[in-house]
Amino acid sequence: MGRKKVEIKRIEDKSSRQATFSKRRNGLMKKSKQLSVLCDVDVVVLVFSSRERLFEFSSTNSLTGVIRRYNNHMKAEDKVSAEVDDTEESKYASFMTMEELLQTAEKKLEEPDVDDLSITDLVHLENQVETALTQTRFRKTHLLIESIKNFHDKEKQLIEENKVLEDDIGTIKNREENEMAMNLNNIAPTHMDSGQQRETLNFL
Amino acid sequence: MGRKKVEIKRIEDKSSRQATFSKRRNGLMKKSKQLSVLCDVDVVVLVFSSRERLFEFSSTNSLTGVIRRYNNHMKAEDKVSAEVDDTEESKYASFMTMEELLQTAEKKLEEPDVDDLSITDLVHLENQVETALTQTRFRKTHLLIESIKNFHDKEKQLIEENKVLEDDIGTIKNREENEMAMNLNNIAPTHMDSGQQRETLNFL
DNA sequence: GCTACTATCTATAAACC
DNA sequence: TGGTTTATAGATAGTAG
Repeated sequence: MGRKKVEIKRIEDKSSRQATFSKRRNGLMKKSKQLSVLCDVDVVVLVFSSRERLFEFSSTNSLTGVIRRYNNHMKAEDKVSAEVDDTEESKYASFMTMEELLQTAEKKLEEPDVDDLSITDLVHLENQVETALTQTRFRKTHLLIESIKNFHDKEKQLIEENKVLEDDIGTIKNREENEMAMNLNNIAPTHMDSGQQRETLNFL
Repeated sequence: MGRKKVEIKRIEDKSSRQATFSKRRNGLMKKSKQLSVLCDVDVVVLVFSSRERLFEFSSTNSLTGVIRRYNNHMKAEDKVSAEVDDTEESKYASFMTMEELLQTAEKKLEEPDVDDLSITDLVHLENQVETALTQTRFRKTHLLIESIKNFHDKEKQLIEENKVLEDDIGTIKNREENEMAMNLNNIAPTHMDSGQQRETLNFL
């Protein structure tokens, strides 16, 4: 997508790798956001740069966004209406409502002397609960994602440790080799049992 | 990027939303992979579709690569490497009818004679949607937790590898010590340079 | 839900601040 | 490290099968 076609393999030049990282990372975040908005899905993107930094994108509330948009759509159907319509409207907007709440509303609606205010109160209460619930869900998802990040960090650390250990083994083996070579040079061949020598080399 | 510029807002038409979802999701995964390869960073992408599926990309194959290399190096446990092989890629969960249910609800509520629906009907509809939503949320949480489990498994594996590596180093050191002792016993002292010998022992 | 085909739009590589 | 700019590669909307 640039002046030149680029092979997809690690960019060895550090500065251009960094430049590309910055550009493509931004591009990825943008794309993620677009996908989540256009298609109404949840997207989580975590980018762990080699330098400990974490870049992330998360659209953790588009599920509730579905509901919100849907409710808005329903509300748009009829704005001006009598109290019954008004109540129905409330119902459209209350996917999260407990059944009992709506049943209460239904009973009230069947009465001639409907108390608007009480239903309004109920709706208000419901909305409050809904808001709290949404926040709780958001935090829950957030915490789960945090866990994933933590695990990733641990993983990184362990990989590093593995590398160090492997290097250690390599170093030890090299030194053993050197040592063996030294011994072979310094020691009269007749002093070495060749079978034993072979066995010793098998360690490597 | 197409025949026409599109606004970044929810695509209301279902089928084109689905089409776009498919295309852009693939594009996002591709971009993620490219970023991770080009810039040598770890990228995790989680996409939760409204239909209950999780599409996942994780560049943690670098991990897989490390493990595989190590396994080849140790070429001892076929079992472990077999387990490592299927670590990656997206998981598909079938079933679920959240989308269908929402469609149904949408149709019903979009009908001009929506007023004819009884409140009981609406309550029923709401309950259905609520149930589906709950299931969806449960599934989403489940998938996140699965990701965490995955990480946890990888972590355990790495810890195991660390142990093996440490044991190896221990073994190598012991053998070196034995060997040195052997050499000291078998070789005439006059053949050894004591300074060199001390230096050699410092490796251990 | 794909795959294929364009026409177009978008991202970005390179170069320069 | 982060903005420009520009030429070009790549992604994708619309469409058809």
